[in-house]
Amino acid sequence: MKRTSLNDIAAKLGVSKTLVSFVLNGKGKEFRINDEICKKVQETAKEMNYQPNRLAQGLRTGKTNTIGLIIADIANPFFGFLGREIEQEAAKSGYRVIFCSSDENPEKSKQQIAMLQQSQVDGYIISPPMYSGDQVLALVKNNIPLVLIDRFFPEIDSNYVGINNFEAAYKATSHLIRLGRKRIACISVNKDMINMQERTEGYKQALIDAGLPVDENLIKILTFSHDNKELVKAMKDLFGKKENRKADAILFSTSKLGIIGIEFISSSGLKIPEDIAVVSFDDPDAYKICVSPVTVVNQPLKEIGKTAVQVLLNKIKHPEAKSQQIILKTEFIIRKSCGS
Amino acid sequence: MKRTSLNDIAAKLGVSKTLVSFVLNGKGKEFRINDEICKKVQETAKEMNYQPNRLAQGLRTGKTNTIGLIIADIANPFFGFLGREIEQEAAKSGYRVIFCSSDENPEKSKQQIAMLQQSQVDGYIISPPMYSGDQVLALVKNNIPLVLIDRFFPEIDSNYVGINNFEAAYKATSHLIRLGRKRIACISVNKDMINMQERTEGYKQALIDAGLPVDENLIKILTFSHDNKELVKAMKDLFGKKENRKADAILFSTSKLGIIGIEFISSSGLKIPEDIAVVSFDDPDAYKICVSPVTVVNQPLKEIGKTAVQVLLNKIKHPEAKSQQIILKTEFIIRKSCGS
DNA sequence: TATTTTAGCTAAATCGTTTTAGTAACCAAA
DNA sequence: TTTGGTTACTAAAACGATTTAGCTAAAATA
Repeated sequence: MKRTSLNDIAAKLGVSKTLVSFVLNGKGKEFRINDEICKKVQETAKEMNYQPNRLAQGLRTGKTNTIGLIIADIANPFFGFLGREIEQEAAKSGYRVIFCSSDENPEKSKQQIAMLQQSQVDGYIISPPMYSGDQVLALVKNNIPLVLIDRFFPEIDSNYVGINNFEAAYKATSHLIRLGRKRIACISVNKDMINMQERTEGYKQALIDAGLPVDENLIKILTFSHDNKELVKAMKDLFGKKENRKADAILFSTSKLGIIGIEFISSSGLKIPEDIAVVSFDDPDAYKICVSPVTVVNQPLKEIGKTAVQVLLNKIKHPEAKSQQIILKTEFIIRKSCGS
Repeated sequence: MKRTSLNDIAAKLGVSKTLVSFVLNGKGKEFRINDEICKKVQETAKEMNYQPNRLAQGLRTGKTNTIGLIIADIANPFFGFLGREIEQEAAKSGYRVIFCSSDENPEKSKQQIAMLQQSQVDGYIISPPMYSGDQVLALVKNNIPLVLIDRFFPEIDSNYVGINNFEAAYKATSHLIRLGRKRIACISVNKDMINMQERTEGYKQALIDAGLPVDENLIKILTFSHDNKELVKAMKDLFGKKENRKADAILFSTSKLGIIGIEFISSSGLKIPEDIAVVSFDDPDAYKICVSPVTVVNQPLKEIGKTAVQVLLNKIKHPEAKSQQIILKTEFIIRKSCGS
């Protein structure tokens, strides 16, 4: 039941735990421990199935080899993929990951940060909810290793790994314009979140540059929620009236919106792309097999996750490293949802 | 930079750290600490933003309030949902969760269990890969709190939360039979995994009970993999030859298979349900918006996650508790993919 | 022979908690 | 005056590792 400790090994061999510690940390040579004793210690450790107590190690050394991850929702495949990459990349360097879903709720993320602090994590990867800038700032001020992903706070100088949201939205919207769509709607969420704002701005700029009017009635910025009421209402407003449809195309800022939006479109008997052309951010499975496979802006999730971990571990190793903002390339995948 | 410790508070107030510990653990009354001092301690703790060091606590008490979760792949929404529920339910009781994706690889899960042991987690929730029975057995033998989900080992007496796979597959297959399908294929994975075996058995029994032949050519049991080659090959074999299709219906044992399978079906110009009727386990978003929304066996993921945590925490509290096998109800959702 | 060096090891402090076993001061009862 | 019981607190050990400082005996050097 009780695990074997350094002391147990030491007692069994009649040596000091200091020696055992040296050997098991590969410092046998450095502290000129007798080769035979080294061997014996290692054998005995294996025999007794010694597993170092990371709590004790962490307490003594001040390092836990653990990183805290705060994302909006691990059930959302977007974050699931990110989480997976992060876990994998971290494991390569011997780091554990504690996952927290903040639900885009700053109160929750605050608690989670506190919890992670108590767990003495070595660093954080955070996809920060709206209005959690103060929390991030507090970490940054204390020079606590931290990388933001997916969003950031323009007024805070922190590490960040993400994409160029403006450009991606601009490109997606231009694609719709090029195909002749005139009344392009945009559905987004979380109005005060920088990445979402950038997407909306990119959308608007594309319209402006093409000489099309920016119609605020076609822009729906929802609040974050796990239910769909608000989105359905917005869709009804845009596409509800048979002969007087407000829009002939739509840009979804997230796939969560897009999936439900497309479900609505299908169930109201509208055709994609004939009645409505669709472009969306992110590329979930659903988009590949739905009625008209969806044209998307795909984010390089693997690379984002991997890079975030690398930047974080670098900062952990070199606390004096200054912050990096890394913008990765998106991929625009053209499928059938816009016609041609 | 350095966090405030009990000692810092004690020093500031000129009392012992014992006293501070008592007060902050709510044992002020029990140890008859003066009310005023209690108040002062609490105020000072807040002022100095005291955060208990969970490593030290864990080291001393032998309890970390952390549970280890090992699943196949957090990027798979099936496990994402489970993970989310587990995290949430655990948080309610003040427990943290360390996530590990085993990739269905027993070598990985072995390492992960070791890592979690070193982290002194209080218990485990595991969706065990094939051939990892010995790992699970070792935990069970040591009476380490553990709950298996999604699959289990019939020869090991452990806690388990899941569904009746046989019954669910039987029902799904019967549905296809009732609708007049005669050549029903079954695509599954991981031949030595009990839950998958049960599904195949349920499928076969339904055929037998309906007087239909069990044709091994229609049963494809794949190996676990992140790429799709094997599945595409199986699909081609079943549906490739235009005028001599082997099957007129298909049961997918997992949604991962189903999504790719349906993608294949769509891209080969076959129609669901006219050419092929489809039923699948699990209910990802994709199934709701694809060409013919898919009829599915939906697992109660929320309840599975929640129950798993409850069983685990109960076992942590009561080490003498004997093992529970909890089978939850599935939901059969009829959509359009089978015709009518 | 006396001194220094080296090889090979250990004692003890430390990290931040919890918890056991006290202690000191005071008052009441015998 | 002694005993016993409260009240209000503290010292110190313990958890399991790491790490600094130092010790002894033998070998090498002066």
